[in-house]
Amino acid sequence: MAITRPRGTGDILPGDIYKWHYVEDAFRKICREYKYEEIRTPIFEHTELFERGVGDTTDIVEKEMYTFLDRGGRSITLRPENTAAAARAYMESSLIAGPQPVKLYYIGPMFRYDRPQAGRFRQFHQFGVEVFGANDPGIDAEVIAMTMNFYGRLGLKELELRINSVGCPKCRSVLREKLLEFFRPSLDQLCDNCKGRYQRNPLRILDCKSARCGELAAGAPTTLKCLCGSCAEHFEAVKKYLELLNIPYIVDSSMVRGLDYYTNTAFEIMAPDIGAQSSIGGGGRYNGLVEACGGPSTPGIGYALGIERIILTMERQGIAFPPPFTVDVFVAAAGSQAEEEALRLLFELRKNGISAEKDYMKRSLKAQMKYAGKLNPRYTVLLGGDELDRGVAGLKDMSSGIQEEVPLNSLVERIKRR
RNA sequence: GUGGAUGUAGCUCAGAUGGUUAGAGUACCAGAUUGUGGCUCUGGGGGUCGUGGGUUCAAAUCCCAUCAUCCACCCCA
Repeated sequence: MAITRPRGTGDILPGDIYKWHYVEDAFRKICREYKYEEIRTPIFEHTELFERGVGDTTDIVEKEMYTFLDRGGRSITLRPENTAAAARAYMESSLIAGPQPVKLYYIGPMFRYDRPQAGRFRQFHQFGVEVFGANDPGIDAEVIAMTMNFYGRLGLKELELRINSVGCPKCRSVLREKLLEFFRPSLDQLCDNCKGRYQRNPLRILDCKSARCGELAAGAPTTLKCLCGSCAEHFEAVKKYLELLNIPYIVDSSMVRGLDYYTNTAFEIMAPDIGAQSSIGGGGRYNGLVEACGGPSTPGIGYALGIERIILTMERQGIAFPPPFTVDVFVAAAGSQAEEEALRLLFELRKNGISAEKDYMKRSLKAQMKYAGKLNPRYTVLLGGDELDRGVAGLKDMSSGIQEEVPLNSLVERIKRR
């Protein structure tokens, strides 16, 4: 084997692709029902888009981007997520001038230079939606409800929905002051990572996974306690709508989005038993994003779901996928005259919308039957010299094994009827 | 970026203490009387033992490096 696939990538082979088609179809369907329209943005963008739209203090931008110079000397980056690109397209196109809100969805590959592990890859795939132009808490509830509804349709169980509100920049400057004050006495006891966070972004100390920082953060002021009047009202409305829609949630005030343009609602969905990378989806409101990317102040909210993790969770939970497609008819032929008739019949079947296959390996009739058994068609048509002379063919039902003679000129109709 | 485990046929794995042409199951292909699948039986093809060095009379087996996979940390989907 000369060349292998790059690290952290994977081939989705024919034996697995039906699972992807199934979840992709389910996602497209729910998007239609919620009136979201598909957008396809480039796989690569100017690096600057992500530096501004994702945030240059995030791990994604600091150490996980696939960035390179193209032949024209431009800095290009393989998209690590799709929200910034959607915002870019929204501004760059006429969408921003049309009726609001603009509700978009996407499906596609994302790239992050991470170390692979269970449920984490360098090229991975996401479903996502983005809503631009509406700040109504009803939209927050809608996108959350939509993800939970989608998971529910796939049959996923024991999921945990966590929500939080990070408020607006005003709320956060209040919180920032309180946090600096709170951690000042224990500053030298924080992990090295958090010492840096103390200066740059004290909010992120709250979701540090180190045990010591967790202890020190106990009783720290949370975003929820610092919400201004309108942000508190917004969060209450979102929770009320979720209750109205019978969607259970838990408020997790340690879940923070550290950047200025993330505002108000943040949420994440966790699945048990798929390893350490248990988040199968997450999202939130980003009222400052469009402006950060150079556009007018525009509210927005969205989420992204990991397709690999969804499929992994379904497999771990023993959820059955609809069986993969199998061919309707196999055409077997014995002898060279029959071979010609087989080819003619094969294309006639296909022309009539019946999926059909024949042997191309010069197999014996017996071997053709074995091969047919593997393709698992509903019927096998058998063509031989004797039958051809009489203008008939054998039609064998492969599950019952029952075979009957059918006139060649009525074969297609006969198969269509069943 | 850090740490641990692993790397032998397409796949799942055997191959104590280094010793002749490297094995099994499965998959693939072909046979088991005249033109017919799923079961069974027989036979066959297929491996530079991840790669590169080193130790040795001799290495899949020991040592080093490297690459890759898996798992975890960081972080995220």
